[in-house]
Amino acid sequence: MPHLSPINGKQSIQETEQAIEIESIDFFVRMMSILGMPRSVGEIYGLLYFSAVPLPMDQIVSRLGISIGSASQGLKTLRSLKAVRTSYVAGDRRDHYLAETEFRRLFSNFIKEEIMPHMESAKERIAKMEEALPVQDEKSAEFYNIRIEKLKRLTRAGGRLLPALAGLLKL
Amino acid sequence: MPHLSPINGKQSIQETEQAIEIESIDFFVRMMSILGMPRSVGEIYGLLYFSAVPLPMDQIVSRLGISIGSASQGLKTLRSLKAVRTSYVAGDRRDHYLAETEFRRLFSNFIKEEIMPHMESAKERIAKMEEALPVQDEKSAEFYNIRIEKLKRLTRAGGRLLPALAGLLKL
DNA sequence: TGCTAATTTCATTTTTTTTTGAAAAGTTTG
DNA sequence: CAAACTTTTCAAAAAAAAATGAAATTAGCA
Repeated sequence: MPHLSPINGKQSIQETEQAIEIESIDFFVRMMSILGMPRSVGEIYGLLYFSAVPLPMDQIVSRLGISIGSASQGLKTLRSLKAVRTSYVAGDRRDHYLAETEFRRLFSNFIKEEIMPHMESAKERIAKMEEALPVQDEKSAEFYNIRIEKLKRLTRAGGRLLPALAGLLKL
Repeated sequence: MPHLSPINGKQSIQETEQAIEIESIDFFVRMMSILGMPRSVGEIYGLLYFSAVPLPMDQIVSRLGISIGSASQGLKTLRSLKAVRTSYVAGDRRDHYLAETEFRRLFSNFIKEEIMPHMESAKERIAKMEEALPVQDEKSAEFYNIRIEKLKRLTRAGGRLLPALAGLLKL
């Protein structure tokens, strides 16, 4: 449970902003965890998603009550997924972070960066399986071939389908 | 790394069977781990996938070198995903397990059981966010509304797309 | 160039998840 | 129905993943 501390002293509107931030953080923590991302990554994205202004890392750290190290790692992950980007703020040497909110792009990136490499190595591993196929009587060979064939079809279908998926996502 | 012990004393063909089993186990351990499933679940499915005959739990336990408890839990998980089913073997009171190899069905089940519930609760949480929306000046309200709207579209698209996905999977 | 703020890295600690193992519960059969 | 076998459950242990915090590095500025 993230405990947010107000940016400044103002009240009432501040409070409702806090309320929606808490909801947002909660929401994205869960979403990200479905995708196998650590809590901190969800927290950071959730905070940035409803932030009207880009936030520097130390703001993220103090608002979420997480460590500098976590924030740095989390932002690195989010950057690599292109889920956040930095924006320049005049007269401030800190990086300011902004959430990328086009989910279609995010999704497409996630598939390309996180899923497709696994598909590729899966194909290689299936090839190795084929080499290791036991050579024996007709019936057994048939059984193994069917199983291998199913795996091949799975990776082929995955390889085609997954990248196309983002296109279907008419948001 | 699972160390398999031979079912019986025969050799050579046995060895190649072992080789493909090791590959299969390795393959499915990774696959399952992408889906957030524990190692043992992948091991069990990997073993069953290339098994020509249904295996009872104690065979699974001894072949994989995992504990009875793990095997029981893993099989429970796999049963709930309909990734394995039991088959009767005459004159044996143990349950014998068989891998479900139609990936389309497996995939569809996974989405229905593991993903869709999250989508549903996500919708509820977005509704709660809307209630918590800060009421303030036009411009801010606009900002928040856009963000909320994007989330709604995301869950709507997900709710439609994910269940339809299995259908696209022409294996 | 040297000083300082900002960020990254990484060994250690904490937290979470998974596995184990043994006891409890459930089943089959003589 | 009781003895033997099979399976489940669950507290405790082990393993894996994530967060911390401090040192190291990098980058901006005077």
